[in-house]
Amino acid sequence: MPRAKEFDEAEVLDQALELFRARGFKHTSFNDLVGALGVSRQSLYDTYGDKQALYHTALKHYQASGLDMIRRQLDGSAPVRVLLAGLFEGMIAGLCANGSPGCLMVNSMVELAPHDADIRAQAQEHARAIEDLFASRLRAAQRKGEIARSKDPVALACFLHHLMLGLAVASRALGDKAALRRTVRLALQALD
Amino acid sequence: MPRAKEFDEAEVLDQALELFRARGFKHTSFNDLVGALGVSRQSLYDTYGDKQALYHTALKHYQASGLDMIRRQLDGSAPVRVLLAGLFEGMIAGLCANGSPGCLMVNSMVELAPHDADIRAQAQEHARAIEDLFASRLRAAQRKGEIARSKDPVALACFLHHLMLGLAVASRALGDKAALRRTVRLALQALD
DNA sequence: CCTATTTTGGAATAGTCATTCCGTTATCGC
DNA sequence: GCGATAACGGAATGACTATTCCAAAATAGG
Repeated sequence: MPRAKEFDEAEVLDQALELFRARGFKHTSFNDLVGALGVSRQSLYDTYGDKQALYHTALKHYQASGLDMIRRQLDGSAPVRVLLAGLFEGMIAGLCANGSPGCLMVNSMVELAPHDADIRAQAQEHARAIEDLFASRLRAAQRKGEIARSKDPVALACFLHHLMLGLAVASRALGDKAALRRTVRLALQALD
Repeated sequence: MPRAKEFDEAEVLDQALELFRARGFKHTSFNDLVGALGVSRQSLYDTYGDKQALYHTALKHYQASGLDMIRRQLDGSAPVRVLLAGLFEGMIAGLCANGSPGCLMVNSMVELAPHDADIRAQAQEHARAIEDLFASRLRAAQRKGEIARSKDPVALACFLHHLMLGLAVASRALGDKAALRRTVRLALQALD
Protein backbone atom coordinates (compact mmCIF):
# COMPACT_ATOMS: atom_id res chain seq x y z
CA MET A 1 0.00 0.00 0.00
CA PRO A 2 1.11 3.53 -0.75
CA ARG A 3 2.51 5.95 1.70
CA ALA A 4 -0.10 8.55 2.68
CA LYS A 5 0.15 12.13 1.45
CA GLU A 6 1.80 14.32 4.05
CA PHE A 7 0.11 17.53 3.03
CA ASP A 8 -3.47 18.62 2.62
CA GLU A 9 -4.07 18.86 -1.08
CA ALA A 10 -6.82 21.46 -0.81
CA GLU A 11 -4.93 23.56 1.69
CA VAL A 12 -1.79 23.69 -0.45
CA LEU A 13 -3.92 24.55 -3.46
CA ASP A 14 -5.30 27.47 -1.52
CA GLN A 15 -1.82 28.67 -0.67
CA ALA A 16 -0.81 28.46 -4.31
CA LEU A 17 -3.94 30.37 -5.20
CA GLU A 18 -3.04 33.16 -2.82
CA LEU A 19 0.44 33.39 -4.31
CA PHE A 20 -0.93 33.56 -7.83
CA ARG A 21 -3.51 36.08 -6.76
CA ALA A 22 -0.92 38.36 -5.21
CA ARG A 23 1.80 38.10 -7.86
CA GLY A 24 0.15 36.88 -11.04
CA PHE A 25 1.04 33.88 -13.16
CA LYS A 26 4.20 35.07 -14.88
CA HIS A 27 5.58 36.79 -11.80
CA THR A 28 5.24 33.63 -9.70
CA SER A 29 8.03 31.20 -10.43
CA PHE A 30 7.86 27.54 -9.64
CA ASN A 31 10.66 28.12 -7.15
CA ASP A 32 8.46 30.66 -5.39
CA LEU A 33 5.75 28.03 -5.09
CA VAL A 34 8.14 25.37 -3.80
CA GLY A 35 9.51 27.81 -1.25
CA ALA A 36 6.15 29.10 -0.03
CA LEU A 37 4.07 25.94 0.01
CA GLY A 38 6.43 23.74 1.99
CA VAL A 39 6.00 20.93 -0.54
CA SER A 40 8.76 19.57 -2.72
CA ARG A 41 8.92 20.37 -6.38
CA GLN A 42 8.38 16.80 -7.41
CA SER A 43 5.34 16.37 -5.19
CA LEU A 44 3.79 19.48 -6.68
CA TYR A 45 4.24 18.14 -10.18
CA ASP A 46 2.92 14.72 -9.14
CA THR A 47 -0.14 16.16 -7.44
CA TYR A 48 -1.22 19.06 -9.62
CA GLY A 49 0.62 18.71 -12.91
CA ASP A 50 2.65 21.58 -14.31
CA LYS A 51 2.46 25.25 -13.38
CA GLN A 52 -0.26 26.07 -15.84
CA ALA A 53 -2.43 23.17 -14.70
CA LEU A 54 -1.96 24.23 -11.09
CA TYR A 55 -3.05 27.73 -11.99
CA HIS A 56 -6.08 26.49 -13.88
CA THR A 57 -7.10 24.29 -10.97
CA ALA A 58 -6.70 27.14 -8.53
CA LEU A 59 -8.72 29.45 -10.74
CA LYS A 60 -11.52 26.91 -11.14
CA HIS A 61 -11.66 26.50 -7.39
CA TYR A 62 -11.66 30.24 -6.88
CA GLN A 63 -14.43 30.66 -9.40
CA ALA A 64 -16.63 27.99 -7.87
CA SER A 65 -16.29 29.29 -4.33
CA GLY A 66 -16.81 32.88 -5.46
CA LEU A 67 -19.97 31.92 -7.27
CA ASP A 68 -21.15 30.05 -4.21
CA MET A 69 -20.59 33.02 -2.01
CA ILE A 70 -22.65 35.21 -4.33
CA ARG A 71 -25.41 32.63 -4.47
CA ARG A 72 -25.52 32.40 -0.68
CA GLN A 73 -25.61 36.14 -0.20
CA LEU A 74 -28.39 36.60 -2.73
CA ASP A 75 -30.39 33.82 -1.18
CA GLY A 76 -31.40 35.78 1.90
CA SER A 77 -34.88 37.03 2.56
CA ALA A 78 -33.94 40.68 2.96
CA PRO A 79 -34.78 43.21 0.23
CA VAL A 80 -32.48 43.01 -2.77
CA ARG A 81 -30.86 46.34 -1.96
CA VAL A 82 -29.81 45.07 1.43
CA LEU A 83 -28.56 41.80 0.01
CA LEU A 84 -26.51 43.54 -2.63
CA ALA A 85 -25.06 45.97 -0.11
CA GLY A 86 -23.99 43.04 2.05
CA LEU A 87 -22.61 41.15 -0.92
CA PHE A 88 -20.46 44.06 -2.07
CA GLU A 89 -19.33 44.80 1.46
CA GLY A 90 -18.06 41.25 1.80
CA MET A 91 -16.49 41.45 -1.62
CA ILE A 92 -14.57 44.59 -0.72
CA ALA A 93 -13.29 42.90 2.41
CA GLY A 94 -12.07 39.95 0.36
CA LEU A 95 -10.46 42.11 -2.30
CA CYS A 96 -8.53 44.13 0.24
CA ALA A 97 -7.44 41.23 2.46
CA ASN A 98 -3.73 40.48 2.78
CA GLY A 99 -2.37 43.61 1.16
CA SER A 100 -5.02 44.09 -1.55
CA PRO A 101 -4.39 41.14 -3.86
CA GLY A 102 -7.57 41.85 -5.78
CA CYS A 103 -9.57 39.16 -7.53
CA LEU A 104 -7.87 36.18 -9.16
CA MET A 105 -10.45 36.09 -11.92
CA VAL A 106 -10.02 39.75 -12.77
CA ASN A 107 -6.25 39.45 -12.60
CA SER A 108 -6.49 36.48 -14.95
CA MET A 109 -8.75 38.38 -17.31
CA VAL A 110 -6.17 41.12 -17.60
CA GLU A 111 -2.96 39.11 -17.56
CA LEU A 112 -3.93 35.91 -19.35
CA ALA A 113 -7.24 36.08 -21.20
CA PRO A 114 -5.74 37.56 -24.36
CA HIS A 115 -3.25 34.68 -24.83
CA ASP A 116 -5.06 31.80 -23.14
CA ALA A 117 -8.27 30.67 -24.79
CA ASP A 118 -9.22 28.41 -21.88
CA ILE A 119 -9.06 31.24 -19.42
CA ARG A 120 -10.90 33.56 -21.76
CA ALA A 121 -13.68 31.02 -22.08
CA GLN A 122 -13.75 30.50 -18.34
CA ALA A 123 -13.97 34.24 -17.73
CA GLN A 124 -16.85 34.53 -20.15
CA GLU A 125 -18.68 31.65 -18.58
CA HIS A 126 -18.08 33.12 -15.13
CA ALA A 127 -19.46 36.43 -16.33
CA ARG A 128 -22.56 34.76 -17.67
CA ALA A 129 -23.08 32.82 -14.42
CA ILE A 130 -22.73 35.89 -12.25
CA GLU A 131 -25.02 37.96 -14.41
CA ASP A 132 -27.58 35.17 -14.42
CA LEU A 133 -27.58 35.09 -10.63
CA PHE A 134 -28.01 38.82 -10.44
CA ALA A 135 -30.68 38.91 -13.11
CA SER A 136 -32.82 36.20 -11.61
CA ARG A 137 -32.69 37.81 -8.18
CA LEU A 138 -33.56 41.16 -9.71
CA ARG A 139 -36.53 39.68 -11.54
CA ALA A 140 -37.75 38.27 -8.26
CA ALA A 141 -37.34 41.70 -6.71
CA GLN A 142 -39.46 43.19 -9.47
CA ARG A 143 -42.20 40.63 -8.84
CA LYS A 144 -42.12 41.55 -5.17
CA GLY A 145 -42.21 45.22 -6.06
CA GLU A 146 -38.86 45.95 -4.43
CA ILE A 147 -37.59 47.68 -7.55
CA ALA A 148 -39.31 49.28 -10.52
CA ARG A 149 -40.51 47.02 -13.30
CA SER A 150 -39.32 49.52 -15.89
CA LYS A 151 -35.68 48.46 -15.46
CA ASP A 152 -34.13 45.72 -17.55
CA PRO A 153 -32.84 43.07 -15.11
CA VAL A 154 -30.27 41.79 -17.59
CA ALA A 155 -28.79 45.22 -18.13
CA LEU A 156 -28.75 45.85 -14.40
CA ALA A 157 -27.05 42.51 -13.77
CA CYS A 158 -24.40 43.28 -16.34
CA PHE A 159 -23.89 46.69 -14.77
CA LEU A 160 -23.39 45.15 -11.33
CA HIS A 161 -20.88 42.72 -12.79
CA HIS A 162 -18.92 45.52 -14.44
CA LEU A 163 -18.98 47.30 -11.12
CA MET A 164 -17.33 44.29 -9.50
CA LEU A 165 -14.56 44.36 -12.09
CA GLY A 166 -13.86 48.00 -11.36
CA LEU A 167 -13.77 47.41 -7.64
CA ALA A 168 -11.25 44.59 -8.09
CA VAL A 169 -8.84 46.77 -10.06
CA ALA A 170 -9.20 49.73 -7.73
CA SER A 171 -8.63 47.57 -4.67
CA ARG A 172 -5.46 46.10 -6.13
CA ALA A 173 -3.70 49.30 -7.14
CA LEU A 174 -5.32 52.11 -5.17
CA GLY A 175 -6.42 50.47 -1.97
CA ASP A 176 -8.90 53.03 -0.75
CA LYS A 177 -11.59 50.97 0.93
CA ALA A 178 -13.75 53.97 1.80
CA ALA A 179 -13.82 55.02 -1.84
CA LEU A 180 -14.94 51.56 -2.87
CA ARG A 181 -17.80 51.71 -0.38
CA ARG A 182 -18.94 55.09 -1.65
CA THR A 183 -18.90 53.78 -5.20
CA VAL A 184 -21.07 50.84 -4.23
CA ARG A 185 -23.56 53.11 -2.54
CA LEU A 186 -23.83 55.25 -5.66
CA ALA A 187 -24.02 52.28 -7.98
CA LEU A 188 -26.90 50.74 -6.08
CA GLN A 189 -28.94 53.82 -6.87
CA ALA A 190 -29.16 52.44 -10.39
CA LEU A 191 -31.86 50.17 -8.97
CA ASP A 192 -34.10 53.15 -8.28
CA MET B 1 28.37 65.16 -37.93
CA PRO B 2 26.23 62.25 -36.79
CA ARG B 3 24.19 60.09 -39.02
CA ALA B 4 20.52 61.04 -38.71
CA LYS B 5 18.08 58.76 -36.94
CA GLU B 6 16.33 56.57 -39.42
CA PHE B 7 13.16 55.99 -37.43
CA ASP B 8 10.60 58.26 -35.83
CA GLU B 9 11.21 58.07 -32.10
CA ALA B 10 7.60 58.88 -31.15
CA GLU B 11 6.12 56.55 -33.71
CA VAL B 12 8.21 53.59 -32.57
CA LEU B 13 7.32 54.38 -28.97
CA ASP B 14 3.67 54.17 -29.95
CA GLN B 15 4.21 50.80 -31.57
CA ALA B 16 5.96 49.53 -28.45
CA LEU B 17 3.07 50.87 -26.40
CA GLU B 18 0.57 48.92 -28.47
CA LEU B 19 2.59 45.76 -28.03
CA PHE B 20 2.78 46.23 -24.26
CA ARG B 21 -0.89 47.07 -24.14
CA ALA B 22 -1.89 43.91 -25.98
CA ARG B 23 0.49 41.45 -24.28
CA GLY B 24 1.56 42.99 -21.00
CA PHE B 25 5.07 43.64 -19.74
CA LYS B 26 6.19 40.15 -18.83
CA HIS B 27 4.63 38.51 -21.86
CA THR B 28 6.41 40.89 -24.24
CA SER B 29 10.01 39.87 -24.74
CA PHE B 30 12.67 42.18 -26.04
CA ASN B 31 12.88 39.97 -29.08
CA ASP B 32 9.20 40.58 -29.70
CA LEU B 33 9.87 44.31 -29.64
CA VAL B 34 12.85 44.05 -31.96
CA GLY B 35 10.81 41.95 -34.37
CA ALA B 36 7.71 44.13 -34.35
CA LEU B 37 9.22 47.61 -34.31
CA GLY B 38 11.62 47.23 -37.21
CA VAL B 39 14.43 48.79 -35.19
CA SER B 40 17.56 46.98 -34.14
CA ARG B 41 18.05 45.84 -30.59
CA GLN B 42 20.99 48.15 -30.03
CA SER B 43 19.15 51.20 -31.31
CA LEU B 44 16.27 50.47 -28.96
CA TYR B 45 18.61 50.32 -26.00
CA ASP B 46 20.43 53.48 -27.15
CA THR B 47 17.22 55.42 -27.65
CA TYR B 48 14.94 54.33 -24.81
CA GLY B 49 17.11 52.52 -22.27
CA ASP B 50 16.20 49.03 -21.09
CA LYS B 51 12.86 47.29 -21.34
CA GLN B 52 11.53 48.68 -18.09
CA ALA B 53 12.47 52.23 -19.02
CA LEU B 54 10.77 51.80 -22.38
CA TYR B 55 7.63 50.59 -20.66
CA HIS B 56 7.65 53.45 -18.18
CA THR B 57 8.10 55.97 -21.00
CA ALA B 58 5.26 54.42 -22.97
CA LEU B 59 2.99 54.42 -19.93
CA LYS B 60 3.76 58.07 -19.16
CA HIS B 61 2.94 58.99 -22.72
CA TYR B 62 -0.27 56.97 -22.61
CA GLN B 63 -1.28 58.59 -19.35
CA ALA B 64 -0.66 62.11 -20.59
CA SER B 65 -2.57 61.66 -23.81
CA GLY B 66 -5.42 59.88 -22.04
CA LEU B 67 -5.74 62.71 -19.57
CA ASP B 68 -5.71 65.20 -22.42
CA MET B 69 -8.49 63.38 -24.18
CA ILE B 70 -10.63 63.49 -21.05
CA ARG B 71 -9.89 67.15 -20.54
CA ARG B 72 -10.84 67.97 -24.12
CA GLN B 73 -14.07 66.00 -23.96
CA LEU B 74 -15.15 67.61 -20.71
CA ASP B 75 -14.33 71.06 -21.99
CA GLY B 76 -17.33 71.27 -24.32
CA SER B 77 -20.33 73.49 -23.75
CA ALA B 78 -22.93 70.71 -23.83
CA PRO B 79 -24.63 69.51 -20.61
CA VAL B 80 -22.43 67.30 -18.49
CA ARG B 81 -24.54 64.23 -19.21
CA VAL B 82 -23.94 64.62 -22.91
CA LEU B 83 -20.24 65.25 -22.43
CA LEU B 84 -19.85 62.18 -20.25
CA ALA B 85 -21.80 60.03 -22.66
CA GLY B 86 -19.51 61.15 -25.46
CA LEU B 87 -16.43 60.63 -23.36
CA PHE B 88 -17.34 57.08 -22.44
CA GLU B 89 -18.39 56.29 -26.00
CA GLY B 90 -14.96 57.33 -27.23
CA MET B 91 -13.33 55.40 -24.42
CA ILE B 92 -15.16 52.21 -25.34
CA ALA B 93 -14.06 52.62 -28.94
CA GLY B 94 -10.44 52.98 -27.80
CA LEU B 95 -10.62 50.03 -25.40
CA CYS B 96 -12.00 47.72 -28.06
CA ALA B 97 -9.72 48.82 -30.92
CA ASN B 98 -7.29 46.27 -32.40
CA GLY B 99 -8.72 43.18 -30.77
CA SER B 100 -9.67 44.60 -27.36
CA PRO B 101 -6.30 45.37 -25.84
CA GLY B 102 -7.93 47.27 -22.98
CA CYS B 103 -6.26 50.17 -21.18
CA LEU B 104 -2.50 50.20 -20.62
CA MET B 105 -2.92 51.92 -17.27
CA VAL B 106 -5.45 49.38 -16.01
CA ASN B 107 -3.35 46.51 -17.30
CA SER B 108 -0.37 48.01 -15.47
CA MET B 109 -2.40 48.42 -12.30
CA VAL B 110 -3.20 44.74 -12.33
CA GLU B 111 0.04 43.28 -13.61
CA LEU B 112 2.67 45.59 -12.16
CA ALA B 113 1.38 47.88 -9.43
CA PRO B 114 1.86 45.36 -6.62
CA HIS B 115 5.57 44.87 -7.36
CA ASP B 116 6.52 48.22 -8.88
CA ALA B 117 6.28 51.22 -6.58
CA ASP B 118 6.80 53.71 -9.41
CA ILE B 119 3.88 52.37 -11.35
CA ARG B 120 1.73 52.19 -8.25
CA ALA B 121 2.47 55.84 -7.54
CA GLN B 122 1.78 56.77 -11.12
CA ALA B 123 -1.54 54.93 -11.05
CA GLN B 124 -2.54 56.73 -7.89
CA GLU B 125 -1.59 60.09 -9.31
CA HIS B 126 -3.48 59.29 -12.50
CA ALA B 127 -6.53 58.37 -10.45
CA ARG B 128 -6.37 61.63 -8.56
CA ALA B 129 -5.99 63.63 -11.77
CA ILE B 130 -8.94 61.96 -13.45
CA GLU B 131 -11.16 62.32 -10.43
CA ASP B 132 -10.20 65.96 -10.12
CA LEU B 133 -11.22 66.58 -13.71
CA PHE B 134 -14.54 64.85 -13.19
CA ALA B 135 -15.20 66.55 -9.87
CA SER B 136 -14.53 70.04 -11.10
CA ARG B 137 -16.76 69.56 -14.14
CA LEU B 138 -19.48 68.15 -11.89
CA ARG B 139 -19.25 71.11 -9.54
CA ALA B 140 -19.69 73.41 -12.52
CA ALA B 141 -22.71 71.37 -13.56
CA GLN B 142 -24.19 71.84 -10.11
CA ARG B 143 -23.70 75.59 -10.32
CA LYS B 144 -25.47 75.58 -13.67
CA GLY B 145 -28.23 73.45 -12.23
CA GLU B 146 -27.59 70.55 -14.62
CA ILE B 147 -27.44 68.06 -11.77
CA ALA B 148 -28.74 68.07 -8.22
CA ARG B 149 -26.73 69.90 -5.58
CA SER B 150 -27.38 67.15 -3.10
CA LYS B 151 -24.81 64.85 -4.72
CA ASP B 152 -21.18 64.81 -3.62
CA PRO B 153 -19.10 65.65 -6.71
CA VAL B 154 -16.03 63.92 -5.31
CA ALA B 155 -17.90 60.68 -4.70
CA LEU B 156 -19.47 60.88 -8.14
CA ALA B 157 -16.08 61.49 -9.74
CA CYS B 158 -14.62 58.50 -7.96
CA PHE B 159 -17.57 56.42 -9.06
CA LEU B 160 -17.05 57.39 -12.68
CA HIS B 161 -13.39 56.52 -12.40
CA HIS B 162 -14.19 53.09 -10.98
CA LEU B 163 -16.62 52.65 -13.83
CA MET B 164 -13.78 53.27 -16.29
CA LEU B 165 -11.69 50.57 -14.64
CA GLY B 166 -14.49 48.06 -14.96
CA LEU B 167 -15.05 48.90 -18.61
CA ALA B 168 -11.36 48.38 -19.33
CA VAL B 169 -11.34 44.90 -17.82
CA ALA B 170 -14.58 43.88 -19.46
CA SER B 171 -13.43 45.10 -22.85
CA ARG B 172 -10.19 43.12 -22.61
CA ALA B 173 -11.63 39.75 -21.66
CA LEU B 174 -15.29 39.79 -22.62
CA GLY B 175 -15.41 42.12 -25.57
CA ASP B 176 -19.12 42.86 -25.64
CA LYS B 177 -19.30 46.45 -26.77
CA ALA B 178 -23.08 46.65 -26.50
CA ALA B 179 -22.93 45.55 -22.86
CA LEU B 180 -20.39 48.26 -22.11
CA ARG B 181 -22.68 50.87 -23.63
CA ARG B 182 -25.64 49.69 -21.57
CA THR B 183 -23.53 49.85 -18.43
CA VAL B 184 -22.53 53.41 -19.18
CA ARG B 185 -26.14 54.41 -19.71
CA LEU B 186 -27.11 52.94 -16.35
CA ALA B 187 -24.12 54.42 -14.56
CA LEU B 188 -24.88 57.91 -15.77
CA GLN B 189 -28.19 57.70 -13.95
CA ALA B 190 -26.17 58.10 -10.78
CA LEU B 191 -26.13 61.79 -11.68
CA ASP B 192 -29.88 62.03 -11.23
C1' DC C 1 37.55 62.06 -49.64
C1' DC C 2 37.63 61.91 -44.57
C1' DT C 3 36.05 61.57 -40.10
C1' DA C 4 32.74 61.27 -36.72
C1' DT C 5 28.65 59.13 -35.48
C1' DT C 6 24.76 55.97 -35.89
C1' DT C 7 22.66 51.96 -37.32
C1' DT C 8 22.69 47.32 -37.53
C1' DG C 9 23.31 42.26 -37.31
C1' DG C 10 25.14 38.68 -34.83
C1' DA C 11 27.45 36.66 -31.33
C1' DA C 12 28.54 36.24 -26.44
C1' DT C 13 27.11 36.44 -21.54
C1' DA C 14 24.88 35.43 -17.65
C1' DG C 15 20.76 34.63 -15.33
C1' DT C 16 16.23 32.57 -14.73
C1' DC C 17 12.77 29.62 -16.01
C1' DA C 18 9.92 25.23 -16.13
C1' DT C 19 10.52 20.64 -16.24
C1' DT C 20 12.60 16.00 -15.69
C1' DC C 21 15.62 12.51 -13.85
C1' DC C 22 17.55 9.92 -9.93
C1' DG C 23 18.80 8.11 -5.69
C1' DT C 24 17.40 8.10 -0.97
C1' DT C 25 14.25 7.94 2.64
C1' DA C 26 9.98 7.22 4.79
C1' DT C 27 5.58 4.95 5.44
C1' DC C 28 1.94 2.00 4.60
C1' DG C 29 -0.43 -2.89 4.49
C1' DC C 30 0.82 -7.56 4.70
C1' DG D 1 10.68 -7.70 7.93
C1' DC D 2 8.93 -7.09 2.77
C1' DG D 3 7.26 -4.97 -1.18
C1' DA D 4 4.91 -1.21 -2.99
C1' DT D 5 4.38 3.46 -3.16
C1' DA D 6 5.07 8.19 -2.17
C1' DA D 7 7.81 12.13 -0.58
C1' DC D 8 11.95 14.41 -0.94
C1' DG D 9 16.44 16.82 -2.06
C1' DG D 10 19.37 17.95 -5.53
C1' DA D 11 21.25 17.92 -9.71
C1' DA D 12 20.80 18.15 -14.74
C1' DT D 13 18.55 19.81 -18.84
C1' DG D 14 17.24 22.80 -22.28
C1' DA D 15 14.86 26.78 -23.52
C1' DC D 16 14.23 31.52 -23.10
C1' DT D 17 15.40 35.99 -20.98
C1' DA D 18 17.56 40.75 -20.88
C1' DT D 19 21.61 42.84 -21.70
C1' DT D 20 26.27 43.84 -23.55
C1' DC D 21 30.00 43.53 -26.78
C1' DC D 22 31.93 43.93 -31.33
C1' DA D 23 32.74 44.85 -35.91
C1' DA D 24 30.86 46.11 -40.43
C1' DA D 25 28.06 49.28 -43.11
C1' DA D 26 25.91 53.59 -43.83
C1' DT D 27 25.55 58.57 -43.80
C1' DA D 28 26.07 63.16 -42.46
C1' DG D 29 29.05 67.56 -42.67
C1' DG D 30 33.74 69.51 -43.40
